[in-house]
Amino acid sequence: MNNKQELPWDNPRFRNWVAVARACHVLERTLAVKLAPLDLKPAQLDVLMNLYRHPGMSQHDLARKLLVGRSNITMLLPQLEARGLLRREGDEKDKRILRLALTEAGEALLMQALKVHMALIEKAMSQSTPEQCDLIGDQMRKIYEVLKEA
Amino acid sequence: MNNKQELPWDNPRFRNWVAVARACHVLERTLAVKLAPLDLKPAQLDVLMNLYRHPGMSQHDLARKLLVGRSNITMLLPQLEARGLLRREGDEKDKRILRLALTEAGEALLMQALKVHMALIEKAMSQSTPEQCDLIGDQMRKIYEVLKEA
DNA sequence: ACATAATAGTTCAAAGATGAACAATAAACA
DNA sequence: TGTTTATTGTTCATCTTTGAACTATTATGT
Repeated sequence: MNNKQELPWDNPRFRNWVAVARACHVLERTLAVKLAPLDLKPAQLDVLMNLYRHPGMSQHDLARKLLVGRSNITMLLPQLEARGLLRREGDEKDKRILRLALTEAGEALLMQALKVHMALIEKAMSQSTPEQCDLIGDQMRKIYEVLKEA
Repeated sequence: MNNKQELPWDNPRFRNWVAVARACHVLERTLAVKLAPLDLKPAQLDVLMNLYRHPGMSQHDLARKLLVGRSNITMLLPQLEARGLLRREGDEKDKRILRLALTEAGEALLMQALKVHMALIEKAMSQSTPEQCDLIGDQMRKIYEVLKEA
C-alpha cells in the first residue's frame, strides 16, 4: 500500500467541499445572531418551517426531516409549545403518535423569522446567477440522495 | 407593509440554499459515523487538518479558522494532547501565545482520517463534473467572504 | 388469540458548544 | 516611565445534542 497518498488539498473536490462546509457554517452562525431578537434558535426555526409545510406530522417524521434524533425533538418542542407556538395532539387511530401543528402565534413568528432568514439567503445566493443557483441546488439534492441511505 | 409576503419556498434561492444546508448536514453526520472507529469527532479532525496545514498556529488563530469560540478550542485540545496527537508550546517572544503542532502520531492518525473523509467527499462530489464542482466551490467561497464580516 | 417484533415518544446521563468573566501578558501612548 | 487598553488563553455556568434504556402502543406471524 502506498503510504504517500495524494494530499486532499490538491484535490479540487476536497477543496470545493470544504468551501461548501465553511459557507454553511458561517451562514448558520450569522442566522443565529440575526434570529436572537426574536428569541429563536436556528433549530427552532427549522421546526416551525417544517410544521408550516407539513402540518399534522408526527415527532418521528419531524426528527427524520431535520436529521436529528427523536429525543432532540422531545427536548425541543416543550419550549415552543409553552410559548404557544405549536400544538401537540394525539392521533385518533394510533395512540402512540402525537400530531404537530403551528398555532396562529407560531405562524406569525415564523413569518417574522422567515424575513430574517430570507434576507440572509438572498445576501448569500445573490452572488450567483439563477442558473448557477439552480445548478448548486441540483447537485446538493443529488448529494443528499446519495448520502441519505449510506 | 405587506403582510402576505412571498413564501420563501417559492423562491429558488431559498430552496436551493436549503438543499445546501441539508447536504452539509447529512455529510457531517455520515462523517461522524465513519470516523468513529478512529475515535475521532469531525471537530477534532478539523483541528488536526488545520494544524497540518498551518503548523505553529496559535489557539486564537485556530479558533478563527474553525469559526468557533476560543473556549471551545481550550476544551478541545487537552483530549488530543493527552492522546499524544499534538504539542502545545509557549511562544518565545509572546508568552501569552501557545503554538500548536501535530506530533508524528497526530499526523499518522490524520492520514487515516483523511482517507475516510476523502472517500466520503468523493462519493458526494463525484456527482458533479469538474466544472460544476469548481463552480460550486467558487460560489461558496464568495458566500463565505460576503458573510464573514457581516 | 397469543407471543414476538417493531414503533412513537420520553427520560436521563454524558458530551459539546457557547459566551461572559477572569488572569497574565503585551501594546499603545501620554 | 507609568497608565491604560488589547490580546491570549482559561474557567465556569448554561444550553444543546446525543444515544441508550424505558414505557406504551401497534403490527406481525404462528
